[in-house]
Amino acid sequence: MSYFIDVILPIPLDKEFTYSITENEAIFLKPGMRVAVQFGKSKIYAALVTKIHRDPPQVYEAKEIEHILDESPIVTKEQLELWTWISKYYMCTKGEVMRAALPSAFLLESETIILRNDKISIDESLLKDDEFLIYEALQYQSLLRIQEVINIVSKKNVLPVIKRLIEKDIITVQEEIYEQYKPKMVRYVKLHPNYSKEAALRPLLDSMTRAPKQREVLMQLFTLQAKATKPIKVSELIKQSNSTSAVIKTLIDKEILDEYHLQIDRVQFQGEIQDNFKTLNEYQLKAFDEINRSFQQKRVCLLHGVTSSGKTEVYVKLIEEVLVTGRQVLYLLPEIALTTQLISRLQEYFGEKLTVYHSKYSVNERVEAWNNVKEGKSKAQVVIGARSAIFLPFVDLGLIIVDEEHESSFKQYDPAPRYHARDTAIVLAKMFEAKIVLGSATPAVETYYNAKEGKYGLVTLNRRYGNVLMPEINLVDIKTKYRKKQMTGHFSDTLLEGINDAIKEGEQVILFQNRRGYSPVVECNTCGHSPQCPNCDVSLTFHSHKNQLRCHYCGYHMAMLQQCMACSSTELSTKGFGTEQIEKELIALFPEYVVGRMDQDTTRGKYGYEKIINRFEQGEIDILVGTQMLSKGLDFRNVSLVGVMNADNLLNFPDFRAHERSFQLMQQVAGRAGRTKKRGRVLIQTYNPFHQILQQVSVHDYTGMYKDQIEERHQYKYPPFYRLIKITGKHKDYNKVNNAINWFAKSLRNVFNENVLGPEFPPISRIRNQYHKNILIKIPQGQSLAKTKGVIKKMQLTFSSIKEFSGVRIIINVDNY
DNA sequence: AGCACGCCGACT
DNA sequence: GTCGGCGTGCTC
Repeated sequence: MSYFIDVILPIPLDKEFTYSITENEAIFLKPGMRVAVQFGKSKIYAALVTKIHRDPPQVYEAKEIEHILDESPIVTKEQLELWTWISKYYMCTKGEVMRAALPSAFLLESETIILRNDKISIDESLLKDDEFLIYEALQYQSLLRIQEVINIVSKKNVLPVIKRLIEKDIITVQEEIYEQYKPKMVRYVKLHPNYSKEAALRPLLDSMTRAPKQREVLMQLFTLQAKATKPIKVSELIKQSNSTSAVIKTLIDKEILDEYHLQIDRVQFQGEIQDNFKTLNEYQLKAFDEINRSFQQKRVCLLHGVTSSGKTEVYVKLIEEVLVTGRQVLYLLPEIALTTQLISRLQEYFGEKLTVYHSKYSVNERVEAWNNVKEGKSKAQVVIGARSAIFLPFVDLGLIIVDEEHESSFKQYDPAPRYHARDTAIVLAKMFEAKIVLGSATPAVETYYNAKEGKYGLVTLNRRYGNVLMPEINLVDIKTKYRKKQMTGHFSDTLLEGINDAIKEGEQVILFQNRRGYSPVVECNTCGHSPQCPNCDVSLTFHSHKNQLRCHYCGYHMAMLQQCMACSSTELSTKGFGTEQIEKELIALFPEYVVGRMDQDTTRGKYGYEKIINRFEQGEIDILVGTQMLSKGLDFRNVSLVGVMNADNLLNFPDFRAHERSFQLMQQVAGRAGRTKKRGRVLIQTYNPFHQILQQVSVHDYTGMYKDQIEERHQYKYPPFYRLIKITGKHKDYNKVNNAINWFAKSLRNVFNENVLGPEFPPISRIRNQYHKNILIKIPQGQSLAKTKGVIKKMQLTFSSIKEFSGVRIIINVDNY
């Protein structure tokens, strides 16, 4: 009798695959367990079982599985259900979801290793040069990896050589798979059972007079044992007795000590739980009650609370409520807000019940978090994490909090699945009958619309904690300032005075310069030429600290030019300005102040970010210059002035959300000012002070902004009234993408008529030597999403069967905003 | 996605 | 004449 399983493979194929298993395996296996399977000629993958059945495939012979990888399912039924939803809604494969969802340690992939065949003797003179090189290498090493072979023969296609050697029986190959996760084991020692009796102990100690080192270790062991009954770590014993591991080893070899290992968790809470809970003020309390009331009717509730209104405390209170019921809580945050600041604050509240799930944690730490959540351990009852935390194997989720709900980083852009964590979280909440709070000072227009329409509950918190006033926001017209010659570099006199005043008062300043992308471009003063990236359609930007020109899209870099590539003129100047230049200007203007810079360049490395923030918190830095990352979740007590260097490049972004985004960003940045008693001040430099959005920012008019935006969205058919799907074609041949995407757009237009926009080349049409061209599909409210996606899928199928377009990669991005 | 198979240009 | 380029098609 034959048994079969259907599995998901972590590859972008829109199919499940069937493998054959034995009866015993069929009894043991359950959906959600992993099996190692061979796929294609040589690859071995970890595949996830979805179904165990007895229907043999009709048109092919199912392969057997290699072996079973898990004792029990690592993925729950609910997760599989969520994966299916994501793959359908975001039009990607389950394999792609699997890739994103599982910690990489669960995704083993095989690696080919090359072994020498000892059984035959070889006439070396019959070997070709490259064959000999490999043969020779194998005389010294028992095994080689593909990468090593590539280095040895110094060419990249080594498969033919390997094949020839296999044919000559000189080598054999094997697929090596490895589990990446290793539980952390700690070595402990205890006295060997031989000496457990007093009587045996005495002669031992006497016999050790000639080994003082060993004796000392033993004495120390007794001291430690006396102090507490807990196991004694080898490392601690070495430290306490001032000994070495060699001494310990001798003792173990002599069977005086006995070693043993215990598995421990890598991430352990250290520190103390403080239960000096801030009590909620009356407004927070009211918000808390209102949220609970809203939960009786609706699953989703939007908490619209101005910056610094104490939303976190409200969340904490809501979480506490769920914790006593024993259910789990997920707290989602945008990646960049996951700073130690907020984590340590929450740790003070929840102590060892809090687990952090974060890309900066190692694969092993992630596996541990995963297991703890799956087993419903109390130490993982509250999980805080960035978007990928929605993939954890919750067993009984009671509440989800999506903080900074408007943040665009909740949407994954590059590799599929291109999911939005906020929207996916809502689906997840529904599966568990859980409640969900979306919190923001500046909610996304769609979210606010849903709340206004009654789909979500809406709770407002418009008082800052401690009744601190909202910062005063002033717009500085730099057009006039330039005309009147009141600018020094990129600084208006108003901003300079503000900086001076603040620091004289012993306060700190944050200066905000929008994104790195606007860094300086090198331009030739003679011919106007500026160096371009060879792989992308962009100008290279200048980074002075390394004296390099860099491309932000592909990472291409070269040394700064001494002369123009076009006309050889040596007169090169840098145009545009980024954080680096602002920093330089500041140092020149205020040599006595300490200036810090925070952007992707200065925050590399695991703790680069924390380092700068700490220095700023400690007051070591007077002025901090930075990009968007400054706007998120940071809480600096002593900042009284925030300056926005140039608001215009935000506003002029060619996107239907540019205005909304600008408002959100400026509002968030402004929120960094004056979080204590003193009223903070914000200066926004702009060429266009009468811009509607800037006016609304200056008076904190979210509702006004919302009304204008929703009006515009309605008029121009954008979300939330219309759904969007973006289709991108990619290929290295310009004409090929052009023709292919034009065909695609034409076919789509046959069905959806005027709701197909484009096709259009994006402003940067070539990235990493690939040309891009986009189509945008708008889906009106009455039109079925599922059917629309079905049409697109079918069309994609037809598309891929057209020879002329082969090789053009199609990327579908649902809700691409 | 990988990987093998198969057909055409630049080198020994 | 081979080596190695990448277009094409398949994977249970």
